[in-house]
Amino acid sequence: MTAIDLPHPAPPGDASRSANPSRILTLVHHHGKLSRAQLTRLTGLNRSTVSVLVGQLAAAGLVYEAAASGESQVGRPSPDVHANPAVAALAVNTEIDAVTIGLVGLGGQVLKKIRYATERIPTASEAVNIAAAVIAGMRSELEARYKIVGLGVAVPGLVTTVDGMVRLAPHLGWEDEPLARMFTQATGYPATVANDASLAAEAEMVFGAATGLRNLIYLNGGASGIGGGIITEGRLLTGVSGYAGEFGHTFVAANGRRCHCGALGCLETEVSQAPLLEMAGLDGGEPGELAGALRTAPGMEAMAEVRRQLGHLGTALRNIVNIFNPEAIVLNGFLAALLAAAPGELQDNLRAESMRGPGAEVRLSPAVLGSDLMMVGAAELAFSGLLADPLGHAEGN
Amino acid sequence: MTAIDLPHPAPPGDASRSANPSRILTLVHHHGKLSRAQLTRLTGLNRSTVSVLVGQLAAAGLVYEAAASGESQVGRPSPDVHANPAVAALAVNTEIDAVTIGLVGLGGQVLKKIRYATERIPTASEAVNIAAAVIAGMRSELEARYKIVGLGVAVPGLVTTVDGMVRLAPHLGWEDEPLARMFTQATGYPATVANDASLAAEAEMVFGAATGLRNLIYLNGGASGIGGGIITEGRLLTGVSGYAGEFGHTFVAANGRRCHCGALGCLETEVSQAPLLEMAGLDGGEPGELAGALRTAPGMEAMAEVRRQLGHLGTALRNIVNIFNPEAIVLNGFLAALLAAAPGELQDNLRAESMRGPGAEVRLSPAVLGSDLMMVGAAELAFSGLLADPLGHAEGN
DNA sequence: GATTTTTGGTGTTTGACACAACATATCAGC
DNA sequence: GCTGATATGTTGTGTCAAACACCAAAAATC
Repeated sequence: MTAIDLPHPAPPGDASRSANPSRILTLVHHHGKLSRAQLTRLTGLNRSTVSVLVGQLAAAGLVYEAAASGESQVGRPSPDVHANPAVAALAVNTEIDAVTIGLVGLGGQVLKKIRYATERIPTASEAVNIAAAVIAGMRSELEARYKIVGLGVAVPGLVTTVDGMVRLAPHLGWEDEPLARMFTQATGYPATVANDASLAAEAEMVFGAATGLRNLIYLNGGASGIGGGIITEGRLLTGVSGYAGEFGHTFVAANGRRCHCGALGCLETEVSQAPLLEMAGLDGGEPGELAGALRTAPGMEAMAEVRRQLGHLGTALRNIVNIFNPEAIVLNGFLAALLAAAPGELQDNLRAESMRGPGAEVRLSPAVLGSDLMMVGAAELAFSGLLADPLGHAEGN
Repeated sequence: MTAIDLPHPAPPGDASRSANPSRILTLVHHHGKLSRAQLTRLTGLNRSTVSVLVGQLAAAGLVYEAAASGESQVGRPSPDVHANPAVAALAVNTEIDAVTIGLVGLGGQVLKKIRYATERIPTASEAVNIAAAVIAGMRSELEARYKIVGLGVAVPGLVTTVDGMVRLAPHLGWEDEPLARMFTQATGYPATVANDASLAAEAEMVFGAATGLRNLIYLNGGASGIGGGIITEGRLLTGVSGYAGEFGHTFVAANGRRCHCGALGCLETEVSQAPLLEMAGLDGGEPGELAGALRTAPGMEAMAEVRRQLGHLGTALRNIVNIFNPEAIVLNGFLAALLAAAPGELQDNLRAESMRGPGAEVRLSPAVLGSDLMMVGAAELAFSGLLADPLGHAEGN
């Protein structure tokens, strides 16, 4: 026989590269600011090591130091290390009725956000052109005042993140679009593409409702269906090709309604926004209003529909809890409204239906990042290269 | 004196400890033997570094070198590095009708296996006592010929692995048993406990049907239900408390049958072994026979039942594929028999029902490790400490 | 103003690893 | 059988990240 098959052809030469600058910058980015003393404790590194690393990051322009904030105590005060928001990422969110372009600084602050509404569902090229035009308009300012590390794109569909291909985005009608390449060519910035719900999950973990948690599920309910993101051990679960997290097609009902995906009884055919809006007497409108409108809607019909949908949602959540044993499930969009419309009901259902161990521990909470969510998530995608290797990256460009 | 300089003031959160000895030993352990040249390629390290590391591992008695195997080629031959099977782990598998104790050498070879059948379902203490007695019987041999690194225990239930508590094992009737502590006290070896299906998943990834894959789902069908293990990015997904993977309680049918877990329509109430055995005219018997017996069973009844169960199993698999986007799903126990009884059907169902991207890529395969599976898996648990830090660990004891 | 407490900065040491030069073992061709 | 090509093991040196020990600085307390 020939020699043993080599499962991995050959990993890139340098495997054990120093991860500590990355850890420092990531901590500062996620917390906004952090004193050197806090960094020392959080990383477990030596004070002097932290000193050196912060110095390097400051020299690279990624962080700056400022006097300690109010909070005074015995001992020499420790200056705060701030993420430098002039190091920024462009973020693009593509939806069925709009393309939103944003600028997000290191530290997670949304510096600019421009929503460009479209009259009809944009094609991939149209979305790219809109974003490129908006970015071109900002260009002189971007070049003068910011250091742009890249561009992150959120797409509601199946995305192969490594090569930036949108395999299928059913609600946009896109199929096999090389979106990352298109964005890179149109804007000149290195672009990365990922599923919108995955990015939202990361954003909520880093800056939102699940700050500090390492095992969570994010579920979003939008006009076009239900998507999800999975975070385990603090990392986004992508699956082999980056398609993981399609919770909208979990089986929850045996009534024979066929989903656009081809299967029967999918969560997103049973639990959807349209009937809720109708019951509540709204059309479109603000996402925040829905919960209140449902609670005060006249007659029993609205509540019955809420209950029906909560039942199916509960089934999906039961599966999730039994399979993932997460710390929290974060709900957004109309799913958050469902949660708010009947407080406690979902949590009670879940306790009753899921297995004792995991069911008792999970926390249900609404998303908190609101309209900045996708900007922060997409920017995080663009930041990821910088965060993984801050110094190499900083010199490289 | 006050304030003596503490060598390690803070718990040394030394994340960036050298991981390379671990990588080398893990590779050798998983492959059995590997030449130094192969190790150089696989790790991407320098030849000289590999030389030093292998030397250290050999000095610690974890590996040994032997002349290259047959295969000759141009150039100086590279000696094979073998995992030393004298470094071994004890493995215990607790089932409703037996306790199995095994000895597994580094490299994954099962050196001994003793199945102790019980007349009734053992309590936790009984299981511990049985295992401890068997181990006591081997003790002199173990001490003379092996270096035992620890003891791994597989339990069919919810296990908090960090503290070794069995929270709930419904089929064994165990609840809140501090099993790791009990085993450690009874045997003197450091014991670690985990869910059986999780361990099986790891074993199949490392030595079995999914060698080299990094994203897979393992599903086992046994007399007492359906359990699963999840591996993503080459790592076992445990959830916050280690309860993840309870696929048996996925919702698959709305016919109102209540599961022992309290919910309705669980996979394991719809898809179960007993009716299949009955249709096939077997009782208990060898796991291998079932598939053949089902195919040759007289009348249409057996096939109808197979079809019914395949339908429900397909629904669960559809969820899995949409949620995880795995490379492979490995089926064991009677689920493997179902797969074999109607070749292709499950795969076709899956293609039709799951979303286009992930559905096309997934591979369904039966488990291959057979009766050694749980021994290898449980031993892997005991080896994990050694593999994570081979040199520190080797000196420590 | 002295003491205590906590932190930052500097120089030295350690250890892991790469790199280069050299030694060695096999095959292929003559 | 000798010779060169090739792949590998071995040894010595250089580099870099990070720990460590010591000193200086800056509050808060006495």
